[in-house]
Amino acid sequence: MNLKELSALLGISQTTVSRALNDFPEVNEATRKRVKAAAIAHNYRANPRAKGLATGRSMAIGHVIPISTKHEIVNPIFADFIAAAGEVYSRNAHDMLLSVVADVDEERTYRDHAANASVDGVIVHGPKPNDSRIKLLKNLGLPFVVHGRASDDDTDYSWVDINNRRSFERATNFLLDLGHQRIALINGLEFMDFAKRRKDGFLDALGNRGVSARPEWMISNEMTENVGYQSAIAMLAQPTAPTAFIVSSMIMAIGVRRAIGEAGKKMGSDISVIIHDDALSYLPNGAGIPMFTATKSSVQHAGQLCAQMLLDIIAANDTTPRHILLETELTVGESTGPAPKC
Amino acid sequence: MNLKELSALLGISQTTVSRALNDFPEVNEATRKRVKAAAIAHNYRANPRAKGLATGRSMAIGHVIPISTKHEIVNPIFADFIAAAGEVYSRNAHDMLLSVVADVDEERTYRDHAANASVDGVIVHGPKPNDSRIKLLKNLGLPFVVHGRASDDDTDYSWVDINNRRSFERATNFLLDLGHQRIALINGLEFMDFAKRRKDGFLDALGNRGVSARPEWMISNEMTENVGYQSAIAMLAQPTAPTAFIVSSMIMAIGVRRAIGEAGKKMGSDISVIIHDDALSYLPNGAGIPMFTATKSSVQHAGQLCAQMLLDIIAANDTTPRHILLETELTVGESTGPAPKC
DNA sequence: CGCATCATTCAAAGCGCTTTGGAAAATAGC
DNA sequence: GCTATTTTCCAAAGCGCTTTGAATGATGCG
Repeated sequence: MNLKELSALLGISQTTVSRALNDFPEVNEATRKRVKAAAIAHNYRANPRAKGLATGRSMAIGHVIPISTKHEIVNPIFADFIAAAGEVYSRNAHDMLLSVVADVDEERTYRDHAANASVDGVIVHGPKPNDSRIKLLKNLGLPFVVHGRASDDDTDYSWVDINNRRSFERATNFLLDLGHQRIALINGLEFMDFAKRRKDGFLDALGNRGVSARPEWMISNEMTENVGYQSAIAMLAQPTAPTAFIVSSMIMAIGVRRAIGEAGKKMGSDISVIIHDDALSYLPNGAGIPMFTATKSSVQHAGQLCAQMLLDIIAANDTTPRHILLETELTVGESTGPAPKC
Repeated sequence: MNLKELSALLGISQTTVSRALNDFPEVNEATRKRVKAAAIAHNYRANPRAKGLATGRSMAIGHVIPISTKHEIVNPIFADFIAAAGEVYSRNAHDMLLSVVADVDEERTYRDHAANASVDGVIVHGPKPNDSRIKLLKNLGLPFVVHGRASDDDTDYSWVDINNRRSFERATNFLLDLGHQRIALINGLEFMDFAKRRKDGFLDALGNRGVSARPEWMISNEMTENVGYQSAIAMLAQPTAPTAFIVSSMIMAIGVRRAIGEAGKKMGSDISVIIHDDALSYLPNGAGIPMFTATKSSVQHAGQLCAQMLLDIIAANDTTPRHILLETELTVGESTGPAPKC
């Protein structure tokens, strides 16, 4: 069932049917009703491709996922983020176009999207300091929202981010307040912007209290369980070991917990652990009292906000940069306690 | 730069340019070269929307992710699966259209896809026994591949699945061979086909050895860390507790491990654990010797196979059902050992 | 009543591509 | 040398929609 058939069936011109369905004012209310009823009755649905061709808009949002040749970890927060964003798109009659491309082809993908308007906008994932994609998208004039921020990029653009710096500063202070002096940081790869900011927050907090950071207690690596485990095992084996860990993700922290157990220590009393919790749906931080003390911020929420912001930008046809900076909640769980007396 | 401009620029008709670019035989080899060179030089890329309108094909594959109103867990294997499938699409010049819709709207989404040919085929995720989507897609004539299978559906269709039954039968036998008699199963929700098959395999193995299954040792629930933890805690507190656990996912098993630790037991010697390992990129099963003994099968591999199978079906224009049944690897790790003498 | 105004409707062009049905040029066959 | 093919190219129609510009009928008002 297409427009032509529907209009023939109604004995009305395509123009009028189209306008009736798209809520144009210049159509009689009675005919509009009739048209809409017929559309539903005959299960008519406008072909988005034809619509896109005619309007130049695609009613689709692009997500470009670069596959790195180097480190092949698929980001575990991806599923929750996409699900949340996708739901917003669906509610707003937009499609989600996912492109999984080799990182070297990422730029070309954006250019293609812009050239033939396959999408009305894109979400940029995993920004790196001074990220080249931002300049590119600005040049292309393709609306975009960055999930996170790119430091060193002094130009303005739209983003949704959590206050990573402040978050880790607070976490560090929390541990310092508990008397911990030997605090380790197990972080993500530092070419990721969030990891860099978290480290800054950590260092600032230590510096402000006159505690010097030890390089051997600051790990930056892939965010896997195993990395958490290996890092913690290594640090706990040192003659003077940390009494507390700040860990950038739940998954890494699970490895840290394993290491603590194997070292014969008890998490919470012997060794404190504080994590950043993305509130992944399949990794709830315990039921009732959280398993881990955490700086918490739902990545699903971020996904919704990103999606909505982008849709707003597109709808308003106004790319003036918008920002949302989310503060994390510092929620106390069972993994932290006062520093043990040496 | 569009076809018209390009052809004007070359002084050749649109027809010929189009045919040259699409490798039709009836075009002079010299002009074809010239056209292709010009296309590259001017960075011409055919508008997929216009192409789709003209051909009726979309060069896109749909993935419909139903958001349940009841249990809001986003499947953690999703990210790896999608990344792997998406990469195959990209290599084959296809797009991936993701629709995240309320489960009640899922059917409508398929109908829409079919009605206006927004996609050339779809992947069906998380089949349930006797899944209605399969009938629907057959009726719609939309090519599809199911990741998994729908038991009780005696009609034939294309799928890629792992041998869940056999896998869990082997795992159970492995534990029985080690002398375990009190074996618990911590499984996913049983309306998911894979969970049902795993349970069958488990029960078969026990039955064949004359060991009777205890209902209170068979859990079926969301596959989260916390569920694994709570389930194991509860079972370990019983007067006669299981000496071994078979766990349907790594994430649940992490919770089980936590429970074992808190119960003052040691995994591997006191309590054995064997898991199914989807080989998620962010959850490697230890480095070197696996942390968990596991039936292993890479979900990324499954994603590639599904994607490729669907593309093959579409390219061959032949929907004769195809099947791939993957056997899992039983890899021995540190989480299993002989049953303790009672 | 006659003309301007407004509310509705429509025919047709256009979005960027493919494809049909010829036509022109080149080659072959005798 | 002339017709029959084959090769190579093209104009135009069509995919399903929106949108422009114009037409129609109804209404208002002096």
